[in-house]
Amino acid sequence: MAEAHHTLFGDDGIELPRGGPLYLRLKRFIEDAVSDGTIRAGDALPSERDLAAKVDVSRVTVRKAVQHLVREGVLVQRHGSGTYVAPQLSRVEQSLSQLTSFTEDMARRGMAVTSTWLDRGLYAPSPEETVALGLGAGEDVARVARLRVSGDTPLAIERAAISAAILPDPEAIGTSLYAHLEKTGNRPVRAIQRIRAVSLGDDDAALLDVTPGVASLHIERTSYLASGRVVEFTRSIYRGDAYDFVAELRLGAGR
Amino acid sequence: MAEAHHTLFGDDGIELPRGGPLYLRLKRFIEDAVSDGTIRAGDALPSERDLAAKVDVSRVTVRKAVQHLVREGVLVQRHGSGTYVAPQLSRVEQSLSQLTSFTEDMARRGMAVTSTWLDRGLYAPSPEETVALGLGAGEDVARVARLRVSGDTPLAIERAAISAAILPDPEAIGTSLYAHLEKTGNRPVRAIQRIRAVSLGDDDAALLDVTPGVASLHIERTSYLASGRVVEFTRSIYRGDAYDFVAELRLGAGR
DNA sequence: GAGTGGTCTAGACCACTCG
DNA sequence: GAGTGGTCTAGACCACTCG
Repeated sequence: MAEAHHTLFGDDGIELPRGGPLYLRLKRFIEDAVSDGTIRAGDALPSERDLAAKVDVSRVTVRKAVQHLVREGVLVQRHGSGTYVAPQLSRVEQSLSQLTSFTEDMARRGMAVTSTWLDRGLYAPSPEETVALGLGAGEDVARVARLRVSGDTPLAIERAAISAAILPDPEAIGTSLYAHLEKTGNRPVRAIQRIRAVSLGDDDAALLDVTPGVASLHIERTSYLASGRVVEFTRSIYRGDAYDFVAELRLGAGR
Repeated sequence: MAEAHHTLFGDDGIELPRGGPLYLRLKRFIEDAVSDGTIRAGDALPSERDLAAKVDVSRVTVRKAVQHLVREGVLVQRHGSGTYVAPQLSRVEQSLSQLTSFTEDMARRGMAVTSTWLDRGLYAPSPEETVALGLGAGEDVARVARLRVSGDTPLAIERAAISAAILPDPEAIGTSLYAHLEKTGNRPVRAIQRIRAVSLGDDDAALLDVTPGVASLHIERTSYLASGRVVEFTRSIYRGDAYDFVAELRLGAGR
């Protein structure tokens, strides 16, 4: 990574902003250095031990300040290597009113996209899947889980559940679930999406290559055939630092 | 808060699940106790010192496990009081395809809603506001910031920016910004919303009465008149544990 | 092998709550 | 005033990276 030729952390007398606990004052100090350009994307910070010595606080306090900033996406830490100002991720924009192909979407933006299968098979359904898909007694569910990656950056986890009656052989899917559904005459025409912000748990954080606890978008999508029958129930997890969702709305009654 | 009559933390020999760092094993232990009903919403956990003694780890390690769970919304901590299993917040559903009144929305759900003014006045615009609102040189901007509260629970922060030409007297707004705009013939008919997941900073976390770093939804809305002119540029911050946004979509090209 | 972040300890003091 | 979470220290060892 880039050298740190800034004088900010160079001289020994660092003066923290006043007010509040030490770790917040140090956090503000680093935040300010990033936002006024004293240190820039990719720059290395001094090591935690050096910072602790220079600011004259314990390493625990340095870590507390730094980890707050890591969670907020300002810094990144790499085990064994160092702490760096986070690179400006170009955010992916995705429409919430019209569903387009993930792969096509990314290609249009000139980004190479790959998918890794996390899971693909037939299972006994969970109670939630039974309800969401309207499964009959003894009916199995096909689960299809993928990790979406652009370049080196994992962007999202997608876990789809489909009635085994509609998708009896999950292994038969090529790259596109929807293309496969189309072939069998089960292409959905409408979907309801439910969106919320969630702190990433440890397992999903590991898959998405981010610190546990960072903000992510969870989207539950239920897709319907023209007949009104549910085709697909999908839960996706998007990295908060990589996605913007865009929705257009028509204004209704008074506010 | 409710008494903790569970035997789980009662006897002295607690066995943690194996594998990984101590704080993650303790975290999993507590997580399991919550999800299998051994401790329930509102129940108190043993104090950090008691837990540390019982599990035979340091208090720092207990705190690390607990704070992970606080960020994920499983536990809540109250300074001077204790650590509790988080109550099931009933989530507010809000449509992303049709904007309805916050106040009416909540009333329909039988929830008492209040708004606190955080800011209301005329300012020199920021560069971002100038661009978003298409302001001319020397034109001022009206800023209107509110905290939305339901009962005791803060739900959202709304910060709106409107050209001073359209809203020359921000103090004149009653409870409804849109009603006021309507009166002056400036009611928007269309809006674009941009949604992302963000870790809450310390100031916003304090306003929303949650731990800094929890996941929140940030929504930027730009509203337009029928003429295409921008009326309003609003940034809102919603508590991740209190909101679900719902969007309906029509499926487009292949996936 | 030197340096870095990741985990963990034992202890201290402060700010806040609650009966 | 007893008990609780919130902050902070000085120190240790481990796991990982990098030239």
